[in-house]
Amino acid sequence: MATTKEKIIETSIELFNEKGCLNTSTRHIADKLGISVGNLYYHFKNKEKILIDIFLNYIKIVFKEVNSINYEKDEIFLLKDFLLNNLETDIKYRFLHLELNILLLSFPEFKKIMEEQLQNEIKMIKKLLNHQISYGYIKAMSENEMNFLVSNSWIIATNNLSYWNLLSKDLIANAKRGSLNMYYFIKPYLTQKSLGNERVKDIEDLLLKDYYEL
Amino acid sequence: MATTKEKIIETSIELFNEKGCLNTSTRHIADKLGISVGNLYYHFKNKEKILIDIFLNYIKIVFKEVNSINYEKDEIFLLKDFLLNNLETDIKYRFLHLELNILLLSFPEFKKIMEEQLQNEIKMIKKLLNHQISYGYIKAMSENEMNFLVSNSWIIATNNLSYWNLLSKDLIANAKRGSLNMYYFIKPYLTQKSLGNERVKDIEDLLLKDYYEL
Amino acid sequence: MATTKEKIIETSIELFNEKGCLNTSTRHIADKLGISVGNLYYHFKNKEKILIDIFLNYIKIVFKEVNSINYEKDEIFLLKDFLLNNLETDIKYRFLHLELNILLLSFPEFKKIMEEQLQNEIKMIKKLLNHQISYGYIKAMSENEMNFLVSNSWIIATNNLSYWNLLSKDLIANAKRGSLNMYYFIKPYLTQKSLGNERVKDIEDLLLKDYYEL
Amino acid sequence: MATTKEKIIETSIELFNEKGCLNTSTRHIADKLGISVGNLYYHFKNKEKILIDIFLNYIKIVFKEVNSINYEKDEIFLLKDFLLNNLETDIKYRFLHLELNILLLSFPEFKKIMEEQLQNEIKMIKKLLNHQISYGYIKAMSENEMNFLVSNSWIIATNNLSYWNLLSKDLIANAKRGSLNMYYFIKPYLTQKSLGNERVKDIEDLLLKDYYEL
DNA sequence: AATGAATGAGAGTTCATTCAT
DNA sequence: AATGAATGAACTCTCATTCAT
Repeated sequence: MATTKEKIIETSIELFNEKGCLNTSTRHIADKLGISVGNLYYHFKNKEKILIDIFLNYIKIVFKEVNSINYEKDEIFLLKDFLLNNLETDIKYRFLHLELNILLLSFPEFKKIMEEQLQNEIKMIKKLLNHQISYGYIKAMSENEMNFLVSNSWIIATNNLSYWNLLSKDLIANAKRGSLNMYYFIKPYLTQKSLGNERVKDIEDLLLKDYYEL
Repeated sequence: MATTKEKIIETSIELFNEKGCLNTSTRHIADKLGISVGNLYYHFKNKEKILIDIFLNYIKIVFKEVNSINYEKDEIFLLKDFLLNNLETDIKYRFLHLELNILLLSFPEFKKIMEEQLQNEIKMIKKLLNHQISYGYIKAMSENEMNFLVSNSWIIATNNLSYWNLLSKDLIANAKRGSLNMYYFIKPYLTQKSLGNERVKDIEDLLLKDYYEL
Repeated sequence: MATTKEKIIETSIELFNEKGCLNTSTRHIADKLGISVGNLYYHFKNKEKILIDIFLNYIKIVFKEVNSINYEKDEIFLLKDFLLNNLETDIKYRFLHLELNILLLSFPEFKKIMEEQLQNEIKMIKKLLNHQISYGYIKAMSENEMNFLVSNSWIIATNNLSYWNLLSKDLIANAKRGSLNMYYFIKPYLTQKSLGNERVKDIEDLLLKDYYEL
Repeated sequence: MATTKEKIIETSIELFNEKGCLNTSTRHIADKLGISVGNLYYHFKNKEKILIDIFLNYIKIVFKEVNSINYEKDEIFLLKDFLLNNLETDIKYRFLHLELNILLLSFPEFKKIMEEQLQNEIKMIKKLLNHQISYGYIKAMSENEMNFLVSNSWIIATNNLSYWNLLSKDLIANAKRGSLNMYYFIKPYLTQKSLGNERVKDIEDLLLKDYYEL
């Protein structure tokens, strides 16, 4: 059974996704949950603290997945991790990316944490890429190329929903389209070893099914 | 000499970029311009109309550039158009992309126009790509690959600033970094003919200068 | 061809009836007429002056009808004047009665004129009643009875539309229902001479036709 | 001790009567009460809800009086109920009638309730009249006559203050004059049994006292 | 006569937040 | 833990009116 604090978080995430964080008042949240505003402020000092709590939850989930990676194994995991594993998480917390800029402008404390988090994510992605390169799944590349591979993959991963939501209302299908964005983006960097891997083909086929429905 | 209406637009753009559209009140705009709120509402029926006007201005500029392309000429223009030409425009109107999601959630009329505009942009990018393919600057590709090349280029073009602004405050440098995002994204699709072209190399060099400063 | 001033009056009357005088801005009027607000204020010092002008027009029409009465003739004219003649006028200027109270509260100069006008109307009605009594169309009565006959007839004449408009949207039918209100109100005071008059019966029949449609 | 909600209602009624509902801002109400506007909106979703609450209060009072009537008793109660009982209530809530039209034009939800309420009042008055007819206090009449007796009595009851307020500032005296309007209006329909009733004479005398002061 | 840009006050409403209970 | 009443600032928008041209 969820605590009130957890319920506030869950309700806030729903409303933030639905109407936008700035368009959601603390009263909205309290009303939807069926608690008083006073109680909400008992659990969270202010609105920004709710946002930060949500963000920390998001980070925890993402890190748990990344930390479960065994860097000793010779395995192509980029697809699993980048394309499928985070799908649910990214949908659930989508407002964090979709509204990123206005959140940064409106909540200074959140901004700080986000900036730190990005640094961590960059390191993570680089580590992942280097591992894949060392095992021959991804082509070797210059540092510049690596840097922009990292930035582009972050940009695509966090913003693809902006694009698809303008073209279709089907959130699940759009999320899968976003995975294809990642897949096709990474494809030119894959080695023959990767492209020959049958799991890779399976994933492309799986994802393409939904795309045809647009 | 700019009209009041034009001045409202310019001031709004500045403030929207600075504080976010939702954090900018009509009074802010009027105050910064030194006019009365009443006068602002004399020129614009409501805040959304200001936003739409800004967006239509943006579209006009983008289309002017695109329409000036001579599709008969055998020329590599992707770099010029995608990477450098729109640089200034994209910086000036950056809030349109950075805050896209909350704008869509808050302004229904704007949303409609944006949806139409995206369809047009997709067509434009496809036309451009096909032209470049036909002249041998870009490798031939399947329809699916094309679709995701288009979507990824849109996503990167419109969202790269989100990324760099988290890492640095230097807006001009960040914009050039964004151009490099586009350059490195497109690079795997370039043919030998493109890569041998000396203008292409020049541009990479030019852009990389600023990047080292991060 | 109507002057601009006359056109402002006519347009104002339409809008005041439609939305209420207080809900109609000077800009509404100017827009509907297709002139500028400045021009409207060139012709009328302020909104109250428009209202007063309308009221003076109304008075002029009402007085013209009353002054055309020949008090020497032995004739039953109450029905003509009270029930049918003013029908059009009262519909056209209906907001003056329907919104009377808020107009009095909002426009002090209008209030003065209205108060004077009521005194005149009271005199008129009394004169009319005395004439009808002297010719045997209406029963003789005490001064008190006369005073309340006068006040009630004014109240019913000016306010009957309030009632019918709550029950039906058919303005013309409602106006005729209002005439029946006047007819049935006055009926108990009619003498046998009146009730035997065939014009009286005709009018009752004529008006009742529409009433059945409610 | 009155709750804040009740105090808002009472203050609103005072101000609406004094200046008109449309001329009274929510800020006026809050200021006069000495509370913040935010608090006012905590208790009422919007201005229309205040108006509706007032109206429902009014209805409740009127119905309580009507429901206390014992329709089994052979009694002349029209005068008591129509002329004297509602006096205070009608004065307290006078703006509801005096400004009826502009309220209907400005507040759509209020309009609905008002339309329903009128239907109920018509039924009530008819029931009352039929009872009085069956006990021989009022003359029998045709259905048409009945319908217009009903409509006229409603019109006079709700609008008589419009008339007297134009002639005198004495609100209490005007309200009594309004009762005389009702009395003299109903008088022609009274039977000998009524007119012989000594309570009826008493009431006429009582009310006429104030009238002489005009 | 007529325009259209401009003003400043004020409208209704919402919001994040506080606090006594 | 929780309530609900309260605050005050800010929001978008409208209005009657003015005035230079």
